[in-house]
Formats: sequence, structure tokens, C-alpha cells
Amino acid sequence: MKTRDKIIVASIELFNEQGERNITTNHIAAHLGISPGNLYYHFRNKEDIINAIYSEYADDLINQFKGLSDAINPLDSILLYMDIVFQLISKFRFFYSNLPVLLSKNPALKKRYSEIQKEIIQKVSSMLQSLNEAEILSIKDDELEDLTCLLRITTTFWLSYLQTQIEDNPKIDDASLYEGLLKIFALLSPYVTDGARQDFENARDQYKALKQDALTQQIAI
Amino acid sequence: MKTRDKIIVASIELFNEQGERNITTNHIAAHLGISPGNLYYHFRNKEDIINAIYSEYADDLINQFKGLSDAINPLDSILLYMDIVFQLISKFRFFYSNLPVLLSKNPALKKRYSEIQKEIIQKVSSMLQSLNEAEILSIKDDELEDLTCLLRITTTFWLSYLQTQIEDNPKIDDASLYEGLLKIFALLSPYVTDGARQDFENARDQYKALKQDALTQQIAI
DNA sequence: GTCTATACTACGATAGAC
DNA sequence: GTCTATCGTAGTATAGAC
Repeated sequence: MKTRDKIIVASIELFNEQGERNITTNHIAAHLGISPGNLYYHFRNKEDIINAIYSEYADDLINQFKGLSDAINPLDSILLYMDIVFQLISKFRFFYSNLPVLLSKNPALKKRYSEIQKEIIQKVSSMLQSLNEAEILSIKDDELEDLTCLLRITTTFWLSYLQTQIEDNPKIDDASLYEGLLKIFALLSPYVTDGARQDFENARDQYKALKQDALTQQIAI
Repeated sequence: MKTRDKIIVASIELFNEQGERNITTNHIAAHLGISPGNLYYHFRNKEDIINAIYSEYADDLINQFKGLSDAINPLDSILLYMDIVFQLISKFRFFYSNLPVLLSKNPALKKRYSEIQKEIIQKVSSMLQSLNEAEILSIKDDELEDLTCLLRITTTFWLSYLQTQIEDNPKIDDASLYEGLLKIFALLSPYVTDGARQDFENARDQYKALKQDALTQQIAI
């Protein structure tokens, strides 16, 4: 791997584990066994590294969504979508743990973030409309915007919420992500039509089982 | 006002405006026209100031909730409760903009935060049950926990969400808080019984009007 | 591309006079 | 209680050799 890429990978790892605020450029260099000077050859400063990480995040996002374009049923579609979102948030969780602060001191990043957010909101909104048309959900026009917003808040801050709840510092694992997805089920549940109720609850049970599996696996290790 | 209190007030103000991370003890002292030495006479360090601010927050919370104990109807009760919560979050928003980071590097604070959280969750949960018993909402037993959790996430991170959405750096004002409260309405809406629907929508319209007032007032200024 | 060495700065914190 | 003066440290960043 090129040094530049190594720096990005190590930074993500260290930021996630110990918090972006607690990790300096020197830490990153030391962790990789390279000199600070070398790090500064590849990046102008720490903000530059964060911006590069965000580029990687954005690329990931686009690539993952491409693989999702196959026409499957709308319920699976939104679930897979949410799954991807949770996984990406987990992979870059230092970023989301710190979202308002990180964005406020980096206007360029905030602009990029806003643009991607707009697309995601658009996508979620259109997925909900598809579910409406397929008569899986029954959402009134004036409810659509609020529901989209609540879905965004829940996905964006789910891990942050978990981190504030758990007593000792938590390990973010697959079970945490499935638990987040189950909150999405809870949000959508009141809007599910009678006709789709069975499928919906089956899907929910599947994710409950996945969460349980992840939990027991975790204990086994 | 005593110097100690002045330091707390100024710190809250500066932290909210410019972010806790960007404000040093020297900034606080300079802002008050006192010496750094004087500040350090009153507080051992910056973390000590933050802990003192949190004590003020906790006191505020308890006092506000005391004034709420009068038996009013359960719907007004939860709305007033949420109103208080939003206002407190707004008053200490630097804290919530930074929640996971601030808590992870201050275990004592995290412990205090967790304890208060437990009480709030308990309180919200019992309020929802009252609404159930009064047949204003119809929440099944297995839905209660998820709904409580979604309410917590939405209130806790509403302002953080707003800050990430608005293009240029946002002014958090009354309209923002009412908008947050309307998200609470959106969360509860699917669970409202037919019998209580009219009251619920009337209350919602009231808050919509309040938000509009706040918006126009803001433009007038 | 990578290293060593170093300069600079900001911040946290304390000592000691008043 | 408050000030002035100052020290130590940690983090950022660059220069210049290899």
C-alpha cells in the first residue's frame, strides 16, 4: 500500500478508537513507524487528512449504492439501503461522533457533507414513496417530510446515542448496527399496511435473529 | 455576581457560540477582563469548568421539572416536558454538539450524565403510559421501549442535526426549538387514538403557529 | 519519498506579589 | 481575590540532508 493510503487507513482506525481530538499527526506517524516529516510530505495538515477520509467515505457511499440498483422489492430495498448507511457510519464513526464540531470548523467539508445529505434525503424520500405506491406503507403526503427527517436523525445519531448510553466505553459491533436497524423498523411500523404486515414482521424477526446471533457470537469470542 | 459565577456564564456563552474546543481558559479570562491566574483560582482547569456547567444544567433540569408537577392533562404534560428539555438542550448546546467526545474523555461526567438519562427515560416512559391509560395514545407494550428511545434520540440530537443541515452557520432560535417539538408530534402522531385526534391536532397547530410567529419575529428584527 | 532536527506557537498551569 | 510574570509541554509545521 502506498504511504498516503496507509496514513488514511491508520488515521481512520486511530480516530475511531481514541477520538479525532486525541490523535495528533505525531501519533499517526508514530503508529505507522514513519516520521512526522514524511506525513507532512503527503498531507498539508490534519484537516487535509480528514478531508481525504471524507472523500473515501463519499466514494464508498456511491459505490455501495451502485451495487444496490437491481430492482428488488421496495421493502428489501430500503432495508438494504439502511444497512449500508449504518455500516458506513460505523466505519467512519469518529466523524459522526463529532459531526457539528467537525463541520463547523471546516466549511469546505460542510459544503460537501450538505450536498451528499441532500441526495440521501432525496433517495430516502423517493424510497418511501415507492413503498407507498406498492401499498406496503401508507404515508400521507404531509407526513412524508417529517418521517424522512426522523429516519435521517435516527440513522445519523444512533451510534452517538449508543456511546452516550453505555456505561463503560462501548464496543461498536454488528449487534449495535442491527439494533439501530430495528429502530428503523420501529419508526416505519405504524405506517405498514395490513396487507404488508406479515412480510414486515417477518423481516423484522430476521433482523432480531441477526442481532441475537451477533450477540451470542460476541460472547463466544 | 461572584467571579466564579461570571466564569460559568461566560464559558457557556463562549462555548455555545464558538465551540468548546475553540475556547481556552485564556479566552474566557480575556472575555471577562480578568487574569488567567484569577480564573485558575476559581477552577482547577477547563474540565472543572465544564463539570460545574453540567451541575448548573442538572440543577436547572430538576427545578424546571418541579414546577411541572401540577396535575394537568397528560398531553399538555408531555408537551411541556419536551419544551423544557429542548430549551435546556439549547441553553447548553455546546455540550450536546459534542456529546460522545465530551463524555468519553470525562468518565465522572459520563456517570452523572448516565444517571440523569436513566431518570429521564423513566419519566418519558411513564408519561407515555399515562397517555395510554388516558386513551390519548394507543401504544402496545412491546412498542413502548422503542418509542421512548426514538423520542430520546430526536430530542437529544435535534439541534445537532439542524447544525449539520443549515448551509451557513445557523442561529439556534425559538423557531428551531418549536420545529424540534413538531418532530415529537410527528413521532407520536401514528399512535394517537381517534378520540384524542382533534385535541392532538389542535395542539400541533398551536405549535405550528408559535413556530411561524418566531420566524416572522426573527425577520422583523 | 523519507529521515532528522528544529522552530514556532498556543495552551495549560503555577508562583509570588499585592 | 486578583494581578503579573513566567514556565513547561504538546502539537503543528518546515528546512535541509539523504
